[in-house]
Amino acid sequence: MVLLDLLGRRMTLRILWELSIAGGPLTFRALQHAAQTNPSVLNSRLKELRNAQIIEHGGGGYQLSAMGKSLLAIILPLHVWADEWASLYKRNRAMPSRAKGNA
Amino acid sequence: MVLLDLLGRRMTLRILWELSIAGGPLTFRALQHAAQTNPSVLNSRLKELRNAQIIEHGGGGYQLSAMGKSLLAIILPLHVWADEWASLYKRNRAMPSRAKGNA
DNA sequence: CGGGATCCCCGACGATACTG
DNA sequence: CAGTATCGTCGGGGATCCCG
Repeated sequence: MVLLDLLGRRMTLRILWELSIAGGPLTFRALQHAAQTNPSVLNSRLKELRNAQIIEHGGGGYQLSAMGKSLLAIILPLHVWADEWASLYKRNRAMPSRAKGNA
Repeated sequence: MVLLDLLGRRMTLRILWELSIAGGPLTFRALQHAAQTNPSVLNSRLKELRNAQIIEHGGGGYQLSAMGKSLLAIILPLHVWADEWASLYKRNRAMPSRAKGNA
């Protein structure tokens, strides 16, 4: 699924999350700081997300589009599911190596 | 999100999908054929999914666990959303590179 | 401050040969 | 038929520099 290819990328969800809790536009640097990443990756994600019309640029920074918000709403149940699942999952370590920060 | 790290991997959803439509256990080779992949990748995914308890092995092959089914149920809305979104997404990607400003 | 350009590294993937 | 081992390739991601 193309969507997962996008969401699965390194900072995508983090960015959406930061934009979501910010509640308003965030500047490039602000996002970079909030998401703790480097310009190149951030720039890539921003391009992809903007192209996908999940976020918008303008009015003082980046923010979720209407579509982005609706996406977030759908992702939420997934997030909840993942939480319960995570406890089980962690019990038997040996997961894919790519997992760093977020739950 | 760790879950997306798993789902985003190359054949994961495809495997879940094949198992879901099969409705019963599938053998290693059957899966390999259905998902059109090679043994090494298939094996990796199978390990990961089994470890995550999303699929089970036994009784003549691999099949979705209860958890796997519940996951699929949650993924479905996402899939639906992705469908609508996809049309927009593609339209955008199809734009001439020169005038790439969003419409 | 925004964000494109560059360099390097490492892990994921693909193909295939091989064992039980 | 089930699954593992090996090897080369490719692309994403981290860091950094720097111009507009």
